[in-house]
Amino acid sequence: MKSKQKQIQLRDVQDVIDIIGGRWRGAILASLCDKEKRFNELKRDLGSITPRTLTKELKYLELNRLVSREADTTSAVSVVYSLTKHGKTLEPLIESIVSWGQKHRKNLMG
Amino acid sequence: MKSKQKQIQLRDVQDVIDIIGGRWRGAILASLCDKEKRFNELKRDLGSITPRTLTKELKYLELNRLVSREADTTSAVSVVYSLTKHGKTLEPLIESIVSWGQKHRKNLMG
DNA sequence: AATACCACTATCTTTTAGGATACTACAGAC
DNA sequence: GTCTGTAGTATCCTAAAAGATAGTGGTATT
Repeated sequence: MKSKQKQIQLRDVQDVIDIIGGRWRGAILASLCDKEKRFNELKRDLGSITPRTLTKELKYLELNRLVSREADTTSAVSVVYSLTKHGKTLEPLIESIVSWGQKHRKNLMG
Repeated sequence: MKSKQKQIQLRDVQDVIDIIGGRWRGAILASLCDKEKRFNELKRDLGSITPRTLTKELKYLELNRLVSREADTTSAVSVVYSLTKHGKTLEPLIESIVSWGQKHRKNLMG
């Protein structure tokens, strides 16, 4: 039983890292924690991401119901990305990640 | 100022995901949260990892001072991997990840 | 002495992520 | 009616991650 529990947990860890992992997904989600954003706004936030990758990652996050895309029906020029309700449940996790990251950096230096 | 704050946070997120990201690192750390383990013990836990990858990831985690490797000086046959003190500070984060992962799975199904 | 387990290393190949670059279709401002 | 900005697509390419497979040198086991 004990080892079965463990297996399940390892799978959970891998699933979550799949979702927030990769070079950009975590940062995209973190950026959307701040507020909803437009495509190019995200692109500027993230600095060096290419539009190809940003599109791809946003679609992935949409599929996983973490991000929603809303286009003003009258014009395709105004598209807004935001966290879904479910996506917002990630906020505390992302905050923990940020704060551990800061501690870790200090630790590696000190 | 506000946007500078944001940049720093995005970098922190990316740093941490670099460390616990990838297919295996998170799972290795999670497995070591349980208790210290030997090489082949980890290998069995993780299921389908190859020894080449496990070696590589363990070395990476050692370099980042999250995992320590201790070989019985008298014999190379008994090697034990465990979380360092600093590595143990990851435990709460990993627990948060696991529990969010479980919620997420339910959410995608329900 | 033979077998089996431990902790790896070596080599080769495939897969995947993601960058570089260029382009499109539309809208609004001037 | 040109120019700028938005929200992407399309194509090609590279580097890195990781799988497959085999082998090594030691130890303990019987």
